[in-house]
Amino acid sequence: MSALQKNSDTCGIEQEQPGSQINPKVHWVGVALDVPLGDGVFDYKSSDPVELGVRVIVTFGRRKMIGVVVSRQDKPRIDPEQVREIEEVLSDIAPLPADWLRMAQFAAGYYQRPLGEVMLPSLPAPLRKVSAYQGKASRGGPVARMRKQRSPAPLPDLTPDQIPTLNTEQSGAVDQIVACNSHQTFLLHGVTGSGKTEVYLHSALHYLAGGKQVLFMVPEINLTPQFEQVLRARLVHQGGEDVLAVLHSGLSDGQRLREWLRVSTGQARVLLGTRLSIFTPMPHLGLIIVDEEHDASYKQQDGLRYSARDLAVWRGHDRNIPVVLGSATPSLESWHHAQKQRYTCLSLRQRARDVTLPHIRLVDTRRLELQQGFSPQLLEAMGKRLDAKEQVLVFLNRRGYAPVLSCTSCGWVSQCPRCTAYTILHRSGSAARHHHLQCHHCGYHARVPEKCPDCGDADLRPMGRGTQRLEEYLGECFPAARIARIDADSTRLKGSAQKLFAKVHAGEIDILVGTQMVAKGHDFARLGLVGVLNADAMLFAQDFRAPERLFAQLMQVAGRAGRHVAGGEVIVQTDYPEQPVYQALLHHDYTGFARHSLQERESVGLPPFAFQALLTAEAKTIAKALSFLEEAKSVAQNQFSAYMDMAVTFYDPVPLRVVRVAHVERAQLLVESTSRPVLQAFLSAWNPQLGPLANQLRVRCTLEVDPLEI
DNA sequence: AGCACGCCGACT
DNA sequence: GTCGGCGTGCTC
Repeated sequence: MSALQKNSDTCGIEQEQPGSQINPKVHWVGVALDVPLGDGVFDYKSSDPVELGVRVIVTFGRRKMIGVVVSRQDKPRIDPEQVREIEEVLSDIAPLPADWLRMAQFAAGYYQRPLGEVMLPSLPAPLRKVSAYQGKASRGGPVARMRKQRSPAPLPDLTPDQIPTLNTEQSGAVDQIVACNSHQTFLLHGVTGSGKTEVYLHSALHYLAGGKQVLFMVPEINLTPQFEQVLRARLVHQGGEDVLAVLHSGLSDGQRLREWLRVSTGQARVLLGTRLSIFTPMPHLGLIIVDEEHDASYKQQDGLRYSARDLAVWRGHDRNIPVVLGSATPSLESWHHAQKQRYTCLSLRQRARDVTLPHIRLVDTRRLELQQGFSPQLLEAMGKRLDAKEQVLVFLNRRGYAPVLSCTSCGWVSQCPRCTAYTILHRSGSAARHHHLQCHHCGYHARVPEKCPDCGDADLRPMGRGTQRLEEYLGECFPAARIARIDADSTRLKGSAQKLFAKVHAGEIDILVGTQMVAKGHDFARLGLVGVLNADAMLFAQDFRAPERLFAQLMQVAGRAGRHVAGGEVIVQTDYPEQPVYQALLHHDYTGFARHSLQERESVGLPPFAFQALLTAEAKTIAKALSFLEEAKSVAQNQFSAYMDMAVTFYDPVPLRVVRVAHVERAQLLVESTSRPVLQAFLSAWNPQLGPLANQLRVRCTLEVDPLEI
């Protein structure tokens, strides 16, 4: 270092001497920038050495950007004349740590995205915006400004909850998790009420006591306040007010930065967050917990399409620490790993608290006359529960008033002008006539026509039912009952979901109508009955994972019943009671369902017995989208035939089920292999060709690795 | 992705 | 005469 210093101190003088060969030492570095080009790393130079993981301000094209230094090299990869100087080295935070860089590199490679597109969006916005550092409002930069801010008012003292004693299964699970001083992935399998949370807490406390940090992931923002209460009450005594940090997409930029800094400096010991929290640097990370690991929310559906659960396992392996995946209905991927002994299965078979499993009843609706979708059995059961002052939950995975408006005389149906989809009838005001049509794909809104646009007939009728219509009908059936609806519409405003749930908890609601939003996490004390309508629609969705998703959802919604009320009941209306998914549900038999499903998947070579990637194309016409995919396929088959011999297989390009959304037509091509490394190697070779080809053919394309929905 | 340059339609 | 439409080309 001192020799280097001396060199650069004197070279200026020496250069002026004629014939001198000594030049100032130039440091060439690779900087990751959030630009969807090539590998996302661009060469820059600096007269001073720059550490890896440091953020820098550079000029790229005509604009200034913040990037992360990811490599140091002897010479640039392009003509040195083209390489520009780093403008400013930011030192307001410590360099991003090596393990963070490794995970970003892995994610970029695995998900086939440029490195900068992985790294920069995962940082809090103020740390990646040039305007936070340069210009009028930048005084001192965002980190300095944050330090000047008054710290938030101390939280009220929480008395710790009664700490429940663990049963033998729970303490056995905790023992295994805390005895593990290297990497191991645990699959904690236990039905609702079996006390997974206590296992998480006891394990977390053990690692905290050892000076470690714990990353605790939950699927959705909705679930963070609940867990936050529990964690705070139980952990504050371990490490003071500062122990807990919370991270999710609902925070403001400033709050997000504050929490990120508290965790990455090691000040906060527990990070509770949604999928994005997997990208937070944690210097003392000792344990990762992924609750409801099967939940699709762990998969990001745009930009970098990563699975936070899979990255959690990778990160745990990389840091050589344990990872706990918990679920009552594990994903078949995780279950399969456990069967193959790659994960350690920890089963909680007893219900920890004084609760019984709800009784499941399948109502065969084939021969029944339904009233607004309700069977007589369900209505009768609801009446009884309401008389007994118990709460009832009606579950229907379809929001709005009716899924389509139709003309009784000519057969016209309400369709979206921008999409190949029906517009959904919604009720916007309390008055029955205040309806409008809405497209759930593009957000298109329209007034309800007074008469049929095709034939002029005035008799337009709503066909089918959504949650709004159920709510209306139940109001007529049970006029004395207090009814609430929880779906994306009724919870659109910030905080309204919390308010609605609070009313249910306070016992101010008798009947709750809801979509899948009500299935997750919430524990309703007086809930005695759950009615499930139109589950068959979920079963016959196009996707091969539909039964798995349906089973998880039904188990979860069933878990809402009878957590506290003895003799809780679930009524599922179906035309196909003999389907394995319903039969397994009847017996609360996850294991049997998983065995059956895995056999089926194996026999037809679907995940987890195969690995998939999905290439989606968007264009003005479906023909263009399809021909791009055909072209991409033949590029693969001609140039990379070696991979075809190594069990990479192609399906045919097909239009998406909803072909057109917002005037854009979409098609997809599925690629599959029985070997993950082979698929990875193939994708790495194929992917660089796709961008230019798409450009040339006027098509937008995205490549998704491990797609959840196909 | 941005951000420019560039070449054709209706407006003070 | 110019303001502005978005086609296409480049960015270490």
